[in-house]
Amino acid sequence: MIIQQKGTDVHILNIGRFSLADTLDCGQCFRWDADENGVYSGITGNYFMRISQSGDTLIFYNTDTETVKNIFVPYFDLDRDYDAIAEELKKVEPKLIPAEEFAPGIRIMAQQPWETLCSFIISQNNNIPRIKGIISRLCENFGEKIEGGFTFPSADVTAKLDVDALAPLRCGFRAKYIIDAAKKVSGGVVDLESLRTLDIAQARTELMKICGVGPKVAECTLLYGLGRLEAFPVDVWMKRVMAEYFPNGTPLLESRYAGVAQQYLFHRIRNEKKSAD
DNA sequence: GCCCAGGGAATCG
DNA sequence: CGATTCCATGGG
Repeated sequence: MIIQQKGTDVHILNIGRFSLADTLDCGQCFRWDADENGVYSGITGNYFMRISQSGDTLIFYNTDTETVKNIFVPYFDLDRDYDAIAEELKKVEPKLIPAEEFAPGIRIMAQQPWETLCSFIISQNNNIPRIKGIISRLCENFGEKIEGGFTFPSADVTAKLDVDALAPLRCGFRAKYIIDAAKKVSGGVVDLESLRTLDIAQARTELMKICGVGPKVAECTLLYGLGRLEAFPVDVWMKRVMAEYFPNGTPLLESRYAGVAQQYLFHRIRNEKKSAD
């Protein structure tokens, strides 16, 4: 993997096993959108970025190599060997192969913990287009204006709000959950950073102290926001996967990379009808 | 109008 | 305990 400046852009050459589109469109993040040319725009932290992929080259527009190396390589988990992970998973469970071959370029993004927690609280009993809309309104109303859009409001900022203040989001019954989560994170009742290394069962219990956080939201927060690749979120789609492909269970659940397998399976079951096979 | 959505809390038996 | 019901909203 080679990172180099090209005028005002930064190119990553020989990107290898990575698909920008599949990674950003597999239901793990909600703040990236493609334009008609396939250029994705989004925000993480205070960084607005436009990104596109052409074969083995990833292009970051109007930025510098330090930002790409320090922010976006970790964000897309580009330093990890997913070939080795996929081999290990397929050895554990050969039935994973069709899903892994369907979108091998998916990676588990390392998103910010509070943003991940809040986003997946919003996701409950909801569909992805509307989740994106609610999160967009949350950022526009309470985030900081930066070039290209708005930041995700911190837990500290959100903790100062109340349910009525969240009315513009039109997020329904989830408003009270967002406020409770913000208060517990901001107040230190739940220390998100400590969950990166805490025993996984204890980490789940910690997250579920928050009203509105059950097993599914806790699992998503651990996987997409806290680097816990052994987490395995099961939603209505994954229940279909388990029933159709693994009626007798699967050893994938015990894998240290269970979350990667989950993402292959989730993406496949949601998109297989759109494809030709 | 009806069903469903990357669920979880409250309630019931 | 497990099973059921309710929750707000809007896309298809």
